[in-house]
Amino acid sequence: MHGKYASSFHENISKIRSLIVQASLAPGDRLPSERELAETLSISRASVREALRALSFLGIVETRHGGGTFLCEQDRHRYIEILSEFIVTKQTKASDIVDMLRLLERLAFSEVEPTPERVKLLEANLANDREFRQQLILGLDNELFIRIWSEVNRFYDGTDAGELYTIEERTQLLEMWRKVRMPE
Amino acid sequence: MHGKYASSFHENISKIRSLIVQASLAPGDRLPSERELAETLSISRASVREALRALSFLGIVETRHGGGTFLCEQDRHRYIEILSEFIVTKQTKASDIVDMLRLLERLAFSEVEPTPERVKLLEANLANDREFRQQLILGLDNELFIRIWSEVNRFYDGTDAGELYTIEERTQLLEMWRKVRMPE
DNA sequence: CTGTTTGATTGGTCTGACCACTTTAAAGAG
DNA sequence: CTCTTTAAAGTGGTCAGACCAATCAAACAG
Repeated sequence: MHGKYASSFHENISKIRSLIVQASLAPGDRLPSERELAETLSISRASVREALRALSFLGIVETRHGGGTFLCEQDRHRYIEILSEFIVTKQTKASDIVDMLRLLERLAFSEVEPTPERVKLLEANLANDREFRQQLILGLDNELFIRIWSEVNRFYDGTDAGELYTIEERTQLLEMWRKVRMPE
Repeated sequence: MHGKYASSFHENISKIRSLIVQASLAPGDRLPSERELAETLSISRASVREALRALSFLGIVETRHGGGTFLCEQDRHRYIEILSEFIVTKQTKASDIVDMLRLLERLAFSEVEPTPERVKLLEANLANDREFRQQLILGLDNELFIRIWSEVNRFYDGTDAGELYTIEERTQLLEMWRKVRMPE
């Protein structure tokens, strides 16, 4: 009748969400460990991880290596509100979108550690404006941030605008990033 | 010097994106299989899957069980544009957000198959408006849709409005869903 | 040419192990 | 007793190999 594998991706997300509600977890609280969740919900740890990754992208939970998985603080949701309000109040002029993107990307430069691998990766994509910016953002360890950037950038792509930075600017940004964060 | 595990989540996403660009894949094209990607990029298949899941949530790729992983059609991006335009042109009146949510959720009812498990799950959450709607949406097999709903709903939550449906409406929706989709 | 069967391919899930990071508590120094 | 150091347990991250489930394509039968 039923197949061997009973669980499914979306069901697992529902299960975890139900568990969060039943346990009356508040923002900031820690969820049971992945191993506990797997046993409690009778699914494999790999499936638990896929579900948690999805909830992470939805801005519902946040994982810390070695620490645990936590319910997101409500504050993180304000990213979205700020973005929405921005779009509304500013009437979405193209120039504002550009400002927003530049702001987010400058922030990324200050947050992301310039490891040799990342620097090399950005150098390789120096000629492609869009790729360059995307690779930079993907270095961030904040999935909600990535998602918001993705939204704004998609909006930007829809305007058929040209490059956000000239290649000279990109080169300069990269150089500055390396020097300021690794001074020697 | 270096640890045993060389790969990291964000690097893997970058690797796959670079591969997409280098291979000059166009929207609709199929990516190499997960097993091929794992071997090519020298990372485990589990890590490939986590990266692909992320790209899926970003609306960049789309997976089909047994079929493969494909670059998203540009059309799917229009969801976001439609949403953005909606927010802008409609001045984000609370009533419009409500309409939008109701629209999305009616759509979900017509798309999601009413399996006994799902029906049972919704019945269990009949008393909680927010949970009820979230569980419904999570039954969808379209992560971009889920993401958009999530955005709008978060905006809705920010307005401190009450329940979107009364419990009578929820009961009625559930009953209708079961009957229309499983007529006997 | 059309429809069916069958084998290979591919994404989905499971298991169990080990690695890297955190947290905690025990052990030690003062 | 207090503070520091250190060891161990706990947790998320990665890996490997296996099998399940859905899809696809080639071979086959009509």
